Amino acid sequence: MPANILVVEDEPAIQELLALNITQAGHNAMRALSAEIAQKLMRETTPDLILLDWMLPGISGLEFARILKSDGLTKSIPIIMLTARGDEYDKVRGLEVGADDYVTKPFSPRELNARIKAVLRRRAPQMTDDPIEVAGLRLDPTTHRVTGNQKTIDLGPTEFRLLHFFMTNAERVHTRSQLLDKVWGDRVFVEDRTVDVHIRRLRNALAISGHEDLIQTVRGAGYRLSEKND
Amino acid sequence: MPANILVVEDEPAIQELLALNITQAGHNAMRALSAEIAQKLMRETTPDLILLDWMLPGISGLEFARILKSDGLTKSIPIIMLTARGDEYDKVRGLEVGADDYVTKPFSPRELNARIKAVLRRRAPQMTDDPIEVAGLRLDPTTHRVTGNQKTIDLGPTEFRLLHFFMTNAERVHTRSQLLDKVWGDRVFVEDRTVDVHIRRLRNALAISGHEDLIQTVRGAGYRLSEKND
DNA sequence: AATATTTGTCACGAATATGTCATATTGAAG
DNA sequence: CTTCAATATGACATATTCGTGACAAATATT
Repeated sequence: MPANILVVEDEPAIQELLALNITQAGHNAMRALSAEIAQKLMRETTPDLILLDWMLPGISGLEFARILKSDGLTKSIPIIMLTARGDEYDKVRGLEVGADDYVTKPFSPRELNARIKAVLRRRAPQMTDDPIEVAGLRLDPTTHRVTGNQKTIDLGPTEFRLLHFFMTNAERVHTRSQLLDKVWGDRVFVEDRTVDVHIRRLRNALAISGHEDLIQTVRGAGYRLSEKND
Repeated sequence: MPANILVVEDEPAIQELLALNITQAGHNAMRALSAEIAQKLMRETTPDLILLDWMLPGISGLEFARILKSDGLTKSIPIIMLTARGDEYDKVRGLEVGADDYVTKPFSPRELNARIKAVLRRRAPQMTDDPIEVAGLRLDPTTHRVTGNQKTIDLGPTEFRLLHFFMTNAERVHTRSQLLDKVWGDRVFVEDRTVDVHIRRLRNALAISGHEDLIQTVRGAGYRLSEKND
């Protein structure tokens, strides 16, 4: 089960390394160079796990962890701290503010992946896999099935991911490039307008269950999934 | 991220020194020799931070801070007080009226910059795009929706940005060229008069929720969003 | 290998937004 | 009450954004 993992690391080389590991393990990597950037990203998508460097420009890793853990919306997101080797003091303080685990730099990919897996498994029951229901639509991530009004809706892989994303981020407007990032992933060699085409395909598919105006276009901004059709 | 910092200091030499520090730190310095002048400047641009001298001719620094903190429009602007060395009494009273930090004169550039940075960082999380509510109007940047009196208000992209700007800078008069700068951005190839037209379009749209006189014209100056219709 | 499905791009018309002008209206000074 | 500049408003040509069908390349399925 692929998870969204947010990497907060200011050193580009290390960030790249971390992201590489994550994607190779079958997950999706979101990157931030600072806590501030991370906060911005999290407004769009809630990650399933955060890899947080101890040393950061601006808000430090420790501060950021404390901020996240004191906010009801984010406190359940597990955090893995990245600390310098052997700094036992940091380790303790990191765990104190609520980090779920820590990894010392330099780290081995094997170790890192093991810990990611462990943390995700620990919280797995509550996480994904739960069917989502929005506006009379039901999407089951495990069976890869979508139903609406007793009708089964057939979707291609891309349309499925697109709808999945819309349903987990309902009511919010997403620009085309945001959608490309979140739904298509790293393959940024795709034109913005391609999104339009897939939106149409998704709309067509949703039409058979009567969900005509579920995906709305916001001119000059992007698209939105919403029940209210005004 | 460059910030607008307002320096309120009556001693020219010190003011110059402060401004120099600020610009060298990559920020933009606005200067005022008194609280009165500062108020005038703030009618045009809202600073991100105010450096406020304790001793001022006319309205004192203490009074000015209290005024700023008791006004809904300005109370969220952080203030750093400049006090004479060792005047612990002033320090306490300064923080009492809502100053976010203080620096004792004579100060080291290093210390000053550190405190500026700290205060700006602390305030960063508040730069969110939460829904804004003004005068019974509600604008949500994430869902791109505007409502007033239970009615949904439909806006074109430009009108949306325009209203967004007005709502985040309510009660203030904006000249046409200021609006072109802030709302239109770089595209300066647009006539001043064009603003009039968009103002009208915005007014039309707001009419359906009964907000007739929300956008007021100030002859010879510009436009203003204000609840009071006088 | 043959066939079906999915995917990205394009072209073109439709829908909508934008900027400018000409003209009407307003407001303030004299 | 005039006069004049500033602003409001309607109309319109232009520009931009979207929706849609077609199509060929890439992938998966048989």
